Amino acid sequence: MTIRIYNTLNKKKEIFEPVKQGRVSMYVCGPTVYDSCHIGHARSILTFDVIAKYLKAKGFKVTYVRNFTDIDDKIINRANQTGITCKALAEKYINEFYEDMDALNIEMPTIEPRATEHIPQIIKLIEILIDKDMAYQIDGDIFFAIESFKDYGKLSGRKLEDMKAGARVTVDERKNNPFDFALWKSAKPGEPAWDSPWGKGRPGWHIECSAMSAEYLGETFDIHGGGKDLVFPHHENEIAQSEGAFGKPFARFWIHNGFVNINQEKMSKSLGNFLTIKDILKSCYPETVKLFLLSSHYRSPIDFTDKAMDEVSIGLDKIYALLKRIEEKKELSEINIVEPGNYYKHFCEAMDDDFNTALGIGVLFDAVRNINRLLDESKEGLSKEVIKDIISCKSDILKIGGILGILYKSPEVYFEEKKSRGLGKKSIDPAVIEDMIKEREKARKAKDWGKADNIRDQLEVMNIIIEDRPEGTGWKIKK
RNA sequence: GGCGGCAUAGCCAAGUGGUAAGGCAGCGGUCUGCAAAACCGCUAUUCAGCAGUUCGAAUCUGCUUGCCGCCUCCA
Repeated sequence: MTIRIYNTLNKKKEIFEPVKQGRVSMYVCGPTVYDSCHIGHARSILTFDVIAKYLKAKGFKVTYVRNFTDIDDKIINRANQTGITCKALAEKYINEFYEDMDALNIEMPTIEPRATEHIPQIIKLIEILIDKDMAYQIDGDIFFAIESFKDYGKLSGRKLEDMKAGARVTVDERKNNPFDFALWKSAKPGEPAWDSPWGKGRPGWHIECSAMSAEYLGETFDIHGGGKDLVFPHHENEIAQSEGAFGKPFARFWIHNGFVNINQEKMSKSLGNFLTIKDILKSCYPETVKLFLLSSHYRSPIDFTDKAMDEVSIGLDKIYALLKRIEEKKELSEINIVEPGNYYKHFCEAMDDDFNTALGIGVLFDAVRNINRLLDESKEGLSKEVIKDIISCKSDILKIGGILGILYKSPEVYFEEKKSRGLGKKSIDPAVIEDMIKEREKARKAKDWGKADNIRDQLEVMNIIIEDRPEGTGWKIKK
């Protein structure tokens, strides 16, 4: 099966073939650690987490590098404001980042390099560019000369002339071309600085990714990812630096994820509609967030709303309820099938076509419905064939969940956690609910339907839904 | 001004030449004391509009309208 990936570089889907057969090298731009991560970061990280998981599932040995930008203007500004060192600030937000990743159950990349730990590599790369006359020094600053790189603009589809026409940047008069960008910035008093052939200073933003990707993945590698907003100038500049320095193609496939909007508005600090991962996880269950983010194609914009989250949450409940239903049948719990079934194959077909998780989730729900139907149809007992079908189907569901990074909890834990979250929000004591249910059971045995229904109504007002099942009465939080 | 994207049912969302996946909501049915859950059936003769290419288009081309993003730090 071949994988097709939409390559931003050529603006079309292309058949994916790695440089080295059976291996995939992937670099993704990670966060600048000066603040908490928001839902947009979550989408990007999740997109590439799923891509890495899928490639592994297809049998590739994946080397996944995701950096931390731990030195930068924003970090310096924030550190000055809060009165702590840049290093301490970066450390704080890296730790917070890991907490978020943990909460979302996102796998660690193979390597997580930090800019500040790769200063020698960065300096070396800048020296190559200076030797090739692609960079020039003014005072203690080094700039990349974009006119020296003839392919400048090939990723973002910009021409130098067009860019000049629409220039909105404040021009540094010292630069040869207004779009020349800093590779090295001379140190201002009080800023963190490293020794270099050009005096004390620190790296510009773009150069770290060129240096670190070359360090860990080589001069040419397979996939480079990031958010759509990084296409220009960041990724364009990386290409100029790396291809300029090494004279070889840089990343072969460029993958860019779309934005997350909040109630149809672009998320921005000025609008005050910034939602951090931590904020969202206060009201939303982590897997719900993931299922939501994966329910649209990664390149499309997606609109984050409470309503959408509620709807997705109901869908997730449905899947876990099915898993619970299977666990309750002894004859289904003992056999395990490892061979992929048709649902998994269909899922892979969806994923092979530019990682179409939305279509893949459709397959997941098909599988869920199929098992529920088989169980409904065999109330008198399960035939051997049906058992085999169900187990194969369940195995597919879990395999799919494994790639999407969902369905990793036992159904009991899932429903317990959801209950306690829901009750916590409303400060309801579960014992009260249990008592009411017992009361209702008594009424039902006495066929006092009026009283029984009354209790059910009371619970519903409390956002509790009753389910009378053959083995007893259960309850759950609405939504 | 330059570059790019999007428009599919009440809502969300797949589908890039072969006759509209899936989720949520709704309606009818099975089940149930009644519900809930689950399942079955129904719910877009039609894919922003117009014109064109084609045996055939939501899918390709052109135009129109409307929304959005990037061009400044940004996932």
